[in-house]
Amino acid sequence: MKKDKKNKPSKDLPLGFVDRQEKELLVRDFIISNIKEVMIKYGFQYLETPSFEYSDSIGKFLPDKDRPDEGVFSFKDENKWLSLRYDLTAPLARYVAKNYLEIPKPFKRYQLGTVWRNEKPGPGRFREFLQFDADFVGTKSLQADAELCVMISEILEKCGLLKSEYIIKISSRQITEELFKKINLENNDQRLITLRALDKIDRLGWTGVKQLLGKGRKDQSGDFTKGANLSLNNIEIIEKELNKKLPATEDLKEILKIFNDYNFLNFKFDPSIIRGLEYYTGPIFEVNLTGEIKNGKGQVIQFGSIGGGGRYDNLVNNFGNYEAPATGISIGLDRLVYALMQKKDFKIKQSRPVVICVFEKNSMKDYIKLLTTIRDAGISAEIYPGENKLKKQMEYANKINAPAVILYGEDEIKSGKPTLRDLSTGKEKSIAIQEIVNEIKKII
RNA sequence: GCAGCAGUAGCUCAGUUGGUUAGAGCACUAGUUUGUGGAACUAGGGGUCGGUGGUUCGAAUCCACCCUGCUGUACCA
Repeated sequence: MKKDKKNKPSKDLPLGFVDRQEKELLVRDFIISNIKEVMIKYGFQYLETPSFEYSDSIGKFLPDKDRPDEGVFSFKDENKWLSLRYDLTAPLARYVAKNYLEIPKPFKRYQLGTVWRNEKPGPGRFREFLQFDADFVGTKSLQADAELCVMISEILEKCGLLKSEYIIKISSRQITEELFKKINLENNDQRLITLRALDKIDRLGWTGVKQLLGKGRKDQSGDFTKGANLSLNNIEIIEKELNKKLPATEDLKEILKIFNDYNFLNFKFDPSIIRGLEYYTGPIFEVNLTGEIKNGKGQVIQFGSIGGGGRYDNLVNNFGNYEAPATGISIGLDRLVYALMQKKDFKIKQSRPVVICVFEKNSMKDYIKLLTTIRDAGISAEIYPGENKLKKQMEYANKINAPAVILYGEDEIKSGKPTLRDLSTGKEKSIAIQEIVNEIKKII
């Protein structure tokens, strides 16, 4: 036995992959059903694309020059490279380019799907996770961008979040573009470092960000991050510009007006939102939870946003000659699940079966008859799946959190009166079969 | 990727300046109770002390490297 141990397959999971148990899955299902409801209400259509795409389709055509073909899981199939998708937006762009002539313009679709990222996992971040995306393709109207925010907030509230527990931050790429012009920043490396630094205001504050805009910053662990090397003067201009409370760009002014028409208030203008590097072209938004998120040990962790999105007017065009300005939003379901499960008042119902204990194997017919009666009433029930002493059967029922057990032995079968035991109180009652469904309903 | 911390039973951890056969609680198994779970008591199973190599008469303990995890940081389409 022990000798074999070395050759046994590993029970460990690959880095960043996790098993998910019922409790979590039920919360996820609950969120998904809310999403679907809202999506239908807002007039989006459902789409599914495959997990794999040609690597070209999801990598090469992205206008993000800073990113080489890394971070994806790939393999070579018949001389062509395939990759697991890393988001749902690139496949959407590919889908639209492929079906452009048939689809309605604009095209509104939503999609739920697993995506994979070959990178270091963090708290609440895995290498395989479920994403939800909703996009408008083929419209420049900012009505679309605004409606995405309204819609996402409806979903969150349907899931049980209060207005005070989340906020949608909005900004626009135009702001940083104008800022760069103002300080005459043309060097692409410096621009990238600046954008990344600005993205961290909420975490590091202006003190940290200013270090990153200048020479660099040392973090808690002593690790050093190189800065953008901007002049003090320019850093001050940036701080001043970005501290303006009101959005100055045309696109944001219009979105604010639309928000107002919708009577949508739960947003905040935040010019520090960057989201990705060269992907977005206009308004951008981010969905943030306002409360503290704790890990298993009770430590508060940096959770980041649970999703976001924005306008990407050039993505579809990369696949061909179709002009398809687009805007979309995506939510990481796992993070939302994680956050919801931490809410004290959030409970999801796990329905457990009533367990019928078996005494007389020869009377299986009677057991099944009783079982069927209960199940036909829409109540979850099972005959104890095994052959064990009553004690074992009770322990099993207790372990699975069954609401009740039914004891149905020789005498009970004869008299037609099973014994019903409420497992939370321990009280037992002898009940006629015709009455058993009603009695169970009182317990569950 | 970089940095800090950690890795002892299924889980949470103890293990003194290196020293016989590595411990506890919870969980598990069996019994006290042959038709009764959640409590108690009794007994039991379970560990190449993350891995490899080194120092030593002797390593869970010291050293090196690797792996894994946590936290921060970087990247994040």
